[in-house]
Amino acid sequence: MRQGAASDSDRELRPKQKASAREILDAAATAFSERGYAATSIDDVADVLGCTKGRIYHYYRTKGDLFIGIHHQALEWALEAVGPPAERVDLDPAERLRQMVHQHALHLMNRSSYMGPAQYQIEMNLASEGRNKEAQMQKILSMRRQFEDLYVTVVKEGVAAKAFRDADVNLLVKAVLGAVNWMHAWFSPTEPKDSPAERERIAAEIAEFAVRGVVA
Amino acid sequence: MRQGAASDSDRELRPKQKASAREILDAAATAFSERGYAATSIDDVADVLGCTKGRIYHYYRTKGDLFIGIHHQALEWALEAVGPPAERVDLDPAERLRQMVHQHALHLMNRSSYMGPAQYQIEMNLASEGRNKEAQMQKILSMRRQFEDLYVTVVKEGVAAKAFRDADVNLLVKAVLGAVNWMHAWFSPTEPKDSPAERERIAAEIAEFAVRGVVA
DNA sequence: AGGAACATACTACCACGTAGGTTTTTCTTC
DNA sequence: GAAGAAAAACCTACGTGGTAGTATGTTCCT
Repeated sequence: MRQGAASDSDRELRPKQKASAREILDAAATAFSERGYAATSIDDVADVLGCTKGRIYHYYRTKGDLFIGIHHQALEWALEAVGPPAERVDLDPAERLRQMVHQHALHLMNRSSYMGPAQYQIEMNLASEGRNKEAQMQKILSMRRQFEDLYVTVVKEGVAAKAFRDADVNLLVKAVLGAVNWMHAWFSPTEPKDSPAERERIAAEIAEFAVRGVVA
Repeated sequence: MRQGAASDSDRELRPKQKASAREILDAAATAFSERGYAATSIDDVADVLGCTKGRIYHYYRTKGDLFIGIHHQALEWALEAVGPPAERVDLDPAERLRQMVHQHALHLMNRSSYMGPAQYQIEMNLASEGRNKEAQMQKILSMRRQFEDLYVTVVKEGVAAKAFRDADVNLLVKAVLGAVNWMHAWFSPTEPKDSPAERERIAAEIAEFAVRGVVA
């Protein structure tokens, strides 16, 4: 039974189906993170899985649906990582922002194959070419706004509380997101010194940098 | 007379040849910045120029050479933009860093078609597949190190002078570069309110954010 | 027995780079 | 300055290989 991207939630899949679809998504994320969307073939993804592309087309209608599905999953995880600290209105804004950036950076490192090329608008544009992508892309755009709004909200509240400096909030948020999102360009999970402790250290440093860039 | 990427400097070209090769590079930068390396065909580049791909192959040996040539030119410009403020040892480190980031951000906005996908390691990896790319890639890597060393040097000197906080210098530099380089993801030269003054404002804000993230 | 899951073979199209041809420009000779 | 030759610049057609997606067949699971 095939599906478009992100249609997991609008059709109940049996656990076995879900496990298979997810296994395919994981392999696709790995394959795409190495060579990008256009230069990765469906056969490449099948090679990672040790099967043939017929299996993939059984669960996903097109290559674009596969890629969009990855980004959808990445956004779900990103919201799960950053949502909880974003809701900590009991904390002062600086601490709240610090924890958001910290969790965001950890998430990026822990799910690096999902957080790679799908971040690029160019890749998403390519993947969404073709028919029947409007609904999925609307959902993706909505989730992106929701995610970015978490940051905009905390920065606005920080400015209002005079904990953050009174600058262009959207630019500050973009700079913060830049410091985090650019990590995919230099962080590699296969580095010899990579470890949970090293990831915590990196996340803390990136969070410290971002918060200091914003505080009053 | 054909060339690989970056061979401009190892063979004297007549002004007419240089102008043509440069016109092709500009068109290629525009085309690649829209769809990325793999999804852009040589025919697409020729369409931007209003000619056919035979003309392009007259000056560039392969598609990869064309793309690497763009990145080479981008790095030259980046060094030209950031080098002068980096050399201002008469300024204190914070002001020096501020001017470097400011010029870097302006450069990225003013040359956005050259600063797009070529920034991504994945794209460079794809373009450098194929024969006879080692020398060019060595040159590119050398220029990248030279560029990043400008930032590392100013941050190290700032730490030594106690103007910057004593943290992981390489991480701080990566965070700074992240805030700037991610601009290609959200800055668009075709936005209605784009103007030289708006670019100056954005560059100043990004520079302020970066410096504050680093100062003691 | 029937449907799901997956493999195989196929179609249609696209793209890189080349070879050969044509046109334009440059150079040499008178 | 003109004419002719040579080289450069560019165009067209082609060969080869690759890829997305489909149709059909086979195997496995319910």
